[in-house]
Amino acid sequence: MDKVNIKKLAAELNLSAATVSRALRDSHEIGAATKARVMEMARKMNYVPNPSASNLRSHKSKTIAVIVPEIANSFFSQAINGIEEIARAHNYHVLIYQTHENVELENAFIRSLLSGRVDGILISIASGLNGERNFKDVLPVLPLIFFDRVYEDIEAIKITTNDYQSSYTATKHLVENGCKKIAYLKGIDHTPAGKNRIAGYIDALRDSDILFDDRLMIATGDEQQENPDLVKNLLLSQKPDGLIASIEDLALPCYYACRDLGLKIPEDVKIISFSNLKTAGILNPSLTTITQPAFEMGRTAAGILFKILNRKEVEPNQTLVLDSELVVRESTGSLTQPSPKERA
Amino acid sequence: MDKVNIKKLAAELNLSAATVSRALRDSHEIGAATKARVMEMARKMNYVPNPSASNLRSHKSKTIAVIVPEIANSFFSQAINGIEEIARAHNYHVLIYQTHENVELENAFIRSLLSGRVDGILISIASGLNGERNFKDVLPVLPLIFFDRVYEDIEAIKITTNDYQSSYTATKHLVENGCKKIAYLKGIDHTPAGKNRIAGYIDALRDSDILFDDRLMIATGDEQQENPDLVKNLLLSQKPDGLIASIEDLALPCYYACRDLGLKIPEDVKIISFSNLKTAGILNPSLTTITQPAFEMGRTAAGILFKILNRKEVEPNQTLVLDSELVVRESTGSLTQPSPKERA
DNA sequence: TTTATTTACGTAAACGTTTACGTAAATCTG
DNA sequence: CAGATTTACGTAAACGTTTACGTAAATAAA
Repeated sequence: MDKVNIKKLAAELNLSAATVSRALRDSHEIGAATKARVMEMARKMNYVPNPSASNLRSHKSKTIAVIVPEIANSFFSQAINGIEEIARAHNYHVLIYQTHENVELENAFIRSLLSGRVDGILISIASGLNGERNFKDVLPVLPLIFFDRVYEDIEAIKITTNDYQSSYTATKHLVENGCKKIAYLKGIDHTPAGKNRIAGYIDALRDSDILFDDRLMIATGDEQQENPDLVKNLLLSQKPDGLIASIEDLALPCYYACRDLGLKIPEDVKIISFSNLKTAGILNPSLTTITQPAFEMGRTAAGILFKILNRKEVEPNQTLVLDSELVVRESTGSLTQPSPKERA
Repeated sequence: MDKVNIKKLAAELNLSAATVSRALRDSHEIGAATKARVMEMARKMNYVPNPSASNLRSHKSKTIAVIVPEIANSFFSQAINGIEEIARAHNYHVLIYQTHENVELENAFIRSLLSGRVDGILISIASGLNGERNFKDVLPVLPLIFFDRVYEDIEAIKITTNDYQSSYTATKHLVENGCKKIAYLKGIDHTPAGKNRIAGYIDALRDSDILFDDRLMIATGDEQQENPDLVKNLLLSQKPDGLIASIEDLALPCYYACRDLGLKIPEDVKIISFSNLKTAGILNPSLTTITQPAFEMGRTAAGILFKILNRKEVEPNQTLVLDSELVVRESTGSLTQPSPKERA
């Protein structure tokens, strides 16, 4: 069984390749009877158009790229889920790239996408300072949409969450529950999201008449192994009574650090984390979270991209802000058992 | 700035396109000096080869496809992570498809991949009975490797875990910790993995002189929402003292059901789950798991695929079995606090 | 030195589509 | 019913590479 291409299909039908091609794409130039014959034979011969040939000629790849720091992460995997769903609805294919926070790698990925491999890019950028970003070179060539981890120094379409407000709310929540010394564990602090979260924290402290103490704001490591120790050091040296984990990966280190030091959550230390963990509700104790609408962000970003690809009207450099949700659970001292509602 | 292609590059260098093409691929037919000139100019002009044209001519797409039931799942996202890592090392691109356990969709994906879009496929199959599978049509055309959720009725390369043994061990573990009535929550029970897990459970009961009672083995729903109720019904009607969650998604429903019914874990009910949840160690109580080497499975499957693509020697229809790990924690009645070792 | 071989490149075809252009027949227009 | 228009298709070029084949110059073999 040789590969069946459009020519063999045409030969079998006593038609020209052009006619077959048009029939398959349901062109108005082709008679209904002929279309039916072509479809029938295509099915019978198991014809699948060669995408390379098609892309080459039509300059459409029917493929989009998603670039994220990590795949094995609740937020990003949920976002990719949303993206894939929309892509599926448009019969598009999805390429995945993970940068592991490496800017060089990110640039290399983008570069490799600039010659027709994809029709558009959705990206959540790597949190690294070093290395030039080449987004300016991309935008004239390819639609590119930022989600969650957006790039500041460029006008583009960006999908974010209300990080400042969420962080402000989180901090206030700790204050309201009695915290006086609230530590902040930094992550992705070179991205706008990271900066906004820090700002929200600082402003909430100020509005609560708590003096900002920079010894309570620590940087965390890229290597996950070291983070429990970093948190332990913080707990021992500064004795905070509240912890804000600015990214999900820092929640577990907090729990481990408290466990190892014999500190009770929430009695000794209250913890709140930015997190999309599905298990937040059944942690020990259950974890109060700021939860981002990951799936929806993916859907939204992809939706806008496809509007662009389908030449629909799209507001040029919009920044769309979706709201994160504060889900109060036991780790911040909520006394009641979480209701089923709060499980999600 | 028009798109720069190989012809413009060649014109700029006073060379033929053929020479430029060969120089870029480091052919031995090209002189060192010329190669250097070409490379230099390519960099300067920001030349990126058009993949469609290249694929069309060379019949190599430098792309592989990964088909999984869900992306937003610890096991699969970790496996994809491993796959992506290996693909990266080989300068390959990765297409992602999720089937949501829909066999029709899975078939459609595979069909769409048969005309040169990818050089190979890694798949963890959908757990559905209905619908014919067309894997036989794929194998002569494209290398395809099954991982975790493998297809029984075909000779192919398969990467699995020791599901029978793991399930046997899990069941024995519950017995040893005092369980007499062990319920089994089925999932993916149409795949070999699912069947093996059931077999391991039944055999372990038999070897423990416990009568198998099919009322204790319940099917779970595709809709996650209904599962807590299914588990509640089971707990109320059968009063089991042990629960085996055969897939990760069933662990949370068990916790919620116990919480809602006021049953203490592990005092009233002991729970063990197949799971790759990173948070297993800090659940309330911490969850004893059978943990699959997800990342390694991804790496292994991808590694073999690239051996095939690089025409290395590969044992034709091998089934490679990686070992899952029993991680004992509090939910099965371990009295001691888990050590840092057991956190992973 | 003559012939054979190697080196370094050019020419042109091919990969499988899509589409601009052309055209005969069918249909419409007045 | 003559001319204009529409319908339904065919011809051939084009998309941007890779590669089989050819060849002149350089080198090696004799």
